[in-house]
Amino acid sequence: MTSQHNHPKVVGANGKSKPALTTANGKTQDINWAAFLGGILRGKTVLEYAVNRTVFAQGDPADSVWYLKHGEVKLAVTSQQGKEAIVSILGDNEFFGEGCLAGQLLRISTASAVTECTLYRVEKALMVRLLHEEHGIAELFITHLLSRNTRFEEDLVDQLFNSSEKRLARILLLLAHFGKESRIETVHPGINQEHLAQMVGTTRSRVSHFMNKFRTLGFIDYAGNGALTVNNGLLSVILSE
Amino acid sequence: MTSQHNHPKVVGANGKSKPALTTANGKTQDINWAAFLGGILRGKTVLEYAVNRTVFAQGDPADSVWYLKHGEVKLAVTSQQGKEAIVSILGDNEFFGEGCLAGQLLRISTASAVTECTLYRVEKALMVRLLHEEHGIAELFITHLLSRNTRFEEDLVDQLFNSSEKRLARILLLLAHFGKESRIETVHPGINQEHLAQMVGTTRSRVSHFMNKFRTLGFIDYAGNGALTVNNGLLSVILSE
DNA sequence: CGCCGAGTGTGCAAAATTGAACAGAGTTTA
DNA sequence: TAAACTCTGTTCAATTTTGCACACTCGGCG
Repeated sequence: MTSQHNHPKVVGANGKSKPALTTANGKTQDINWAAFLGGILRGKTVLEYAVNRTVFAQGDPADSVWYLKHGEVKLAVTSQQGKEAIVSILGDNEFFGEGCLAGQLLRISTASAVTECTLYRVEKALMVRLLHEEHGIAELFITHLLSRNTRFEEDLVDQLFNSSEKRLARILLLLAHFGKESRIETVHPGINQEHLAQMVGTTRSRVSHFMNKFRTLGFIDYAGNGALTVNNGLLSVILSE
Repeated sequence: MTSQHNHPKVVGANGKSKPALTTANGKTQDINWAAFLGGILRGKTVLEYAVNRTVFAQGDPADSVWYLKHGEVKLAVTSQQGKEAIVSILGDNEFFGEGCLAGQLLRISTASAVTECTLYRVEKALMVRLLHEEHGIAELFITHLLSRNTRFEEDLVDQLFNSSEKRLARILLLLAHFGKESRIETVHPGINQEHLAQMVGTTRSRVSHFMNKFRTLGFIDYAGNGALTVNNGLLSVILSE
């Protein structure tokens, strides 16, 4: 119908690009949120979580919003058939569990610490009040929701269009968030083929197969230990054809 | 790890359930937004779009947010290989094109009118100012983003877990948003098997095959014309096994 | 040392999905 | 009316994906 302009970014537009709502006068406000929230809470509900500990489980009552100050948290969903999917992996300064604000009564997913984590727990009622009363909080939360939104949309489009091989390539590239100039990055250890399969939406045997293919082609490198490096050239897998 | 509580709602939690942020005193605020926005704009950028007309196209510069006052709009993405996917279908009183607020410079998808539409076009700069200054606007926008978010998440989980047969059943049930008591609803006409395939993420031949199967089973009914009715019992397809 | 256990590399048959083709029904259009 | 067009039903071979199975490596650890 209309001419076909450029294509959806398969890899995902906003890795760590900290998109910020620019205010009317052009100033951005990414800095003070964590500090501000920390101030409000006066340390009362600041929590430390050890690796693998569950923050909340699928089906739990959803009565609070969480803020991940530092560390990594994964959100996983278990289907009726017992299959597991990893819906997202979160990093520093991200919210999660915000679904309760939209009326969700129970947790849709299970949140667990991938690394050691520092978390703030914010009661739903308090969060609602903050959003209502506190200057700037709502805007910063909107920024968060917008970037979460585009990420989900990109994930969905990826599922709709691409084969499991390309989806795996994309996930690997996303996990190895590249610095400005580097061509090779290391993926956080402690993530195995099973986890990759749960993110990509396929089986482990498929992941193993493609990982070997990628390694043979020189796009990634790994051995028995946790270390895994991803070469930027892996992009060619996604762009091929 | 943790016990397996209830399961993700395959069909999607929030059809037309208008989730609203409850304010501190428990009052909700869904009413005034459209009126308010209309007031601000003083009719200047209220636009009427005819069926099939394109609002914006994939690749266009993204410099405004749109508000769908009345009608239906679909968001579609075209892949490099020329495949098309329908990412979402929007109804009355929904925003779209809000990605530009998160720093997107170009449109990711093509938005086009499915029915006749009444639209507000809000310049990005104005939208940012509204969110910054106007009481209540930010909260209402947050409500919108939250429900959009959970819908995308549900779509993603659906893709990760379910076969194309179940995904089709889910889409049909979602399209036929059931009233409180009715067991049978009509899907908006003007949506063909090709469109369904683009929403489900499969091929038209597959859609045709399953549609016939569902019809034989008595879960849906349709003929050559546009009319299509969906029976609530179609849920059993999703829940089977 | 020898026995786990976790993670990986393969192989394979069954199942699901794709992609393309063609026929027919029902329409609009010239 | 005839041609053009849209949409659906239905093939079918090729490809992709699933679900298992089993062997192998590598670390701890009793």
